[in-house]
Amino acid sequence: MPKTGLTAEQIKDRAIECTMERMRKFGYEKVRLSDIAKDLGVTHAALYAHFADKAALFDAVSERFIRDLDAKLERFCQPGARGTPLERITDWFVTLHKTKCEKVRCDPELYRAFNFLAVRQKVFVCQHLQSMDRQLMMLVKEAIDGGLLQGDAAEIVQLLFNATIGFHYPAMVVEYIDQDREPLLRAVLDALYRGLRDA
Amino acid sequence: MPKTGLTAEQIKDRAIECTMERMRKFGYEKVRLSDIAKDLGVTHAALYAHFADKAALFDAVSERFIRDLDAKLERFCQPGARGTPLERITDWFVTLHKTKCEKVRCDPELYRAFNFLAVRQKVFVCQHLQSMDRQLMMLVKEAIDGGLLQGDAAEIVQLLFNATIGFHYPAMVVEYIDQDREPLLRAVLDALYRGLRDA
DNA sequence: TTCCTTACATTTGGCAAGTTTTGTAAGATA
DNA sequence: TATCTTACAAAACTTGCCAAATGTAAGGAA
Repeated sequence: MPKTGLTAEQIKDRAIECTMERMRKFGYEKVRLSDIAKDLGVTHAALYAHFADKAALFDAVSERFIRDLDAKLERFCQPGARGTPLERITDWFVTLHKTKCEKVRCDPELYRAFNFLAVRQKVFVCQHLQSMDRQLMMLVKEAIDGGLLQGDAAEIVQLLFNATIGFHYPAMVVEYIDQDREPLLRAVLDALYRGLRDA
Repeated sequence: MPKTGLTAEQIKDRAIECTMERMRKFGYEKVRLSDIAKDLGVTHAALYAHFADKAALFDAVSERFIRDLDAKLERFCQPGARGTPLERITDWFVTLHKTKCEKVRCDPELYRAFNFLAVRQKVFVCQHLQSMDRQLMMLVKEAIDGGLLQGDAAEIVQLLFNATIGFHYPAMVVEYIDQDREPLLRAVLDALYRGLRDA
């Protein structure tokens, strides 16, 4: 029934892709709905059938990045994941850190948008935080069961997350993008593991 | 010789105080040199005998806060300071954290200015970073000498500072101002001490 | 029914004017 | 000599207007 010959999902996807492309090229301030619509071969009003408003379109771009990141991190929590629980926690944090660094370097405009657009307290961001919490909780519980860490799982998750926040907090990732902080991140985690082993 | 009857230092001090007062009342965007000058009973051009430019006046405000903070932290490094080296490191970090929280709550406009005005990489900020590094280094060395920590002092300082950066990084202090994170900060430090005791 | 268009209301952004504020130079006063 | 004033140049900040972009409603095509 759609006049464009594409399903609603396909149109949405293409709209998001066009938006990303224009954000990359011109910065998010200069992205116009009419341009996106033109790329898709529809009028700008048609976009409102798929997105509540312009902000929702931008959010969809951020959401895609966050979902990809979540999926990437999820792999370290799968039953088949290799390595000891502690190694997997380290891999999890290092991946979180490096993925954000990579995004800053390869997609600076997208990262800037993601950073700027009062993205905090949006639904998908809260979900991301919950998702990360759940993932870390799984890994930490495994470590506790294996006798590698001691204490309350939720508290340990809080502690690990906050002690490494400088390595994944958006503004700080940007600020220290020129430095290779991975070794420091690993050192922080190693010290914490030792300290939490016989708490 | 001055026509105002005040020494250069006094004029400077009063200028800084007036600036702070107006920043608090109206926000730093609305501070005008001509208003400051009027408060002091001189023309705006006279201010240029004391400050290189408007930014230098604003910097002086931030500098004052930072110097006070440095002095406060310095106390934990004095020979007469009470407590074990590790307790003093904890006090040092907790003071750093709480002082910034207090500033955010009591002087939000000043903190915002301090945060906004590309304050990074200014001379007095670098000095502050160096000063903190030196202070922490002293405390860590004492802890190492006392057998409470093991490893390279400079590396340990780096590690402690970065693992607690979420508790003193300006933007994050503001973001989490509603939460009492002091217990979490202490927990992070305790875990690190244990992990760095038998590195 | 879903997705789209046309037509229109509302909001935002950009530009040119005038005004204020910032910064500088030359000279006056203690 | 150090500090200040006057006078002026340069930069940044309003204001008002118009064009462009966003958002909405009513109705048309698959």
